[in-house]
Amino acid sequence: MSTLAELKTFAITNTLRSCQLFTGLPPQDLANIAAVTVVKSLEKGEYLFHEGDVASGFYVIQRGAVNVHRVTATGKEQVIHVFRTGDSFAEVALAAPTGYPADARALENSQVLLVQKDGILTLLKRQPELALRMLGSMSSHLRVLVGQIEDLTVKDVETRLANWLVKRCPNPQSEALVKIELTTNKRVLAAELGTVSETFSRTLAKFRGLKLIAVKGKTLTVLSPAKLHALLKRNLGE
Amino acid sequence: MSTLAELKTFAITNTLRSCQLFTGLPPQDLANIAAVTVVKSLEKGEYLFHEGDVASGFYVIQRGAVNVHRVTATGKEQVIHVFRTGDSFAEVALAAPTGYPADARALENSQVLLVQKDGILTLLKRQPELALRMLGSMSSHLRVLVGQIEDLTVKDVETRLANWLVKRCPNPQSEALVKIELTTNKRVLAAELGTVSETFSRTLAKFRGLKLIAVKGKTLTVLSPAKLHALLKRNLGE
DNA sequence: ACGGTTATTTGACCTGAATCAAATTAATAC
DNA sequence: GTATTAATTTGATTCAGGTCAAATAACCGT
Repeated sequence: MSTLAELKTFAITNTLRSCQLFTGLPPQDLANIAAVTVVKSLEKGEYLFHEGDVASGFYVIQRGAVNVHRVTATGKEQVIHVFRTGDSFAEVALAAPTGYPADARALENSQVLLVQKDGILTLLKRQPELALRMLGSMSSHLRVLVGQIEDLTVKDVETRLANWLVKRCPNPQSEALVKIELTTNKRVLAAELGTVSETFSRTLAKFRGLKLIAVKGKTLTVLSPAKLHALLKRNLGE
Repeated sequence: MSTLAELKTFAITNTLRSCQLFTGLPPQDLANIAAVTVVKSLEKGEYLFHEGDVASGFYVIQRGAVNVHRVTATGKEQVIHVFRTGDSFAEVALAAPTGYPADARALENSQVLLVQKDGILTLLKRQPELALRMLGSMSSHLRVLVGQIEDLTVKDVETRLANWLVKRCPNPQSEALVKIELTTNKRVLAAELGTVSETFSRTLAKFRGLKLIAVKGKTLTVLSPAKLHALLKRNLGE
C-alpha cells in the first residue's frame, strides 16, 4: 500500500473516530470503515444529493454544514435539519428503498465522507456491534423528527423562537447574558424555524422591544435567559 | 416445555412471521424472538406508553390499531402515525436514550406483542441479518416522518385531504369509483391531517360540492380519482 | 469610496384556518 | 320507542402569519 493511501486512510479514520456514531470503535474497525469511504468536497451551495437520487451510502461531515430539506412543489424549502461537523446523516440509505427522501445542500464550503452502502453493509453483517450503533443513530434522528413535527404544528413563531433561544442558553434560569453567533443568514434560520425572514425579523423585533434580547448583525444576545424561559413556559404552560 | 407454552409460542411466531419486519426469517430465529416477546391486550383508549416512559422494547401489532402521538402543552394531540395489524413501531426503544419520544394509545381493542429490549439486543448481537432488518424498518419510519413534515408545513388542508384521498385510490388516473371506509371517527382523521374536525368537515363539503366525492356516514366515495388527482396536481403543480 | 448585489427590516394587506357557539345528526343506553 | 350523550356540520368571528412592495442596511468586487 502506498504511503499516500495510508495517509488518506489516516485522515479518514481520524474523522470517523470523532463522529458520535463511531467513537470508541477499535482501530481495526475504523480502518475497515475507512476502506469503504470516499471523501467529497462541496462548494457552498452545492448539492450533495437530491430527493429520489439512488442512495449510494450515508454521510459523515468532516468540516462545514449541510442542510437537509424538502423542496415543495411551490418551490419553498422546508428544512429538516442542519448537520454540522461530526454529524452523520442519510443512514436511511442503508435500507431497501434506494432513493434519498430529501435534498441535501452545503451551506458553506464543506468536506464530507461518503460511507458507501455496499461496503458498509458487508461490514455490518460481520459486526453486529456496529449495526447497533447505526440503529442508535437512526433512532436519534427519529427523535429529532418527532420533535420537529411538534414544533412545526403546535407552536406559534414566537414560541418556536423562544424555544430555539432558550435551548442555546447554558442555564435558562440565570440572568447572565448569553451571546449567540449566527452561523447562517437569517433567512435560513427562519426556514429552520418554519417561517419566512419577514416574520422572523418581526419576532426578533418584538423580543427586542421586550428587552429580552439584543441584536447586532449576526450576534444575538439573550439579555435575560430567565425572562425568556418564563415567556416560553407561559406560552406553553397554560 | 409445557404444551401451553408451546401453543403460546406458536401463536406469537405466527404473528411475527406476518410482520413485514420479520417475514422470511428462519423458524428458529422466529422462535428466538418469540422467546423474548410478551403479549399485551389493550382496551380501546388504553395507553400503551407515555412520552418519557422507560422504553422496555418495541411493539408489533397483532390485532387492532395504535395511535402514536405527541400531546402538546396546550393539550392538543398531534398524530404522528396510526399503526395497524402487522406494523411494528417504537424501534427507537432499542437505542440508548431510554424514554419513548411520544405517546401511544389503542384506537380500538387491540393485541400487541412487546419485543423486549434486553432480549432482542442479545439476539441482534448474534444476528446481523436481523439488525439490518431493524435498520430498514426504522429507515422507513424516518421516511414517513420526513413526508409528514412536508405534509404538515407546506400544504393547506384542501391539498392534504386531496393527497390523502388520492393515496387511497388504486389508480389515480382512472374514473372508477373508489370506496373508502373510515376506520376511525372523523376527529381522529382530522388530527392525522393536522387540522380540526370543523375544518375537515368544511373541506369534505367543498369536495362534495365539486362532485369529487360523496360522503355517507363513514364511507367516502371518490367519484373521480382522475379529477381529484388533477386538483392535487394543480394545487402543488404551479 | 462607489456601484451593484444581497440581506434585512418595515409597512400594508389578505387569507386560511382555528375558535367559539349553536344546530343537526348519529349512536347508545334504558 | 325515548332519553342522553357523542359526533358532525354549519355559521360567525378573529388572528397569526404569509405575501407583496418598498425602504434600508450590509456586503463585495474593483
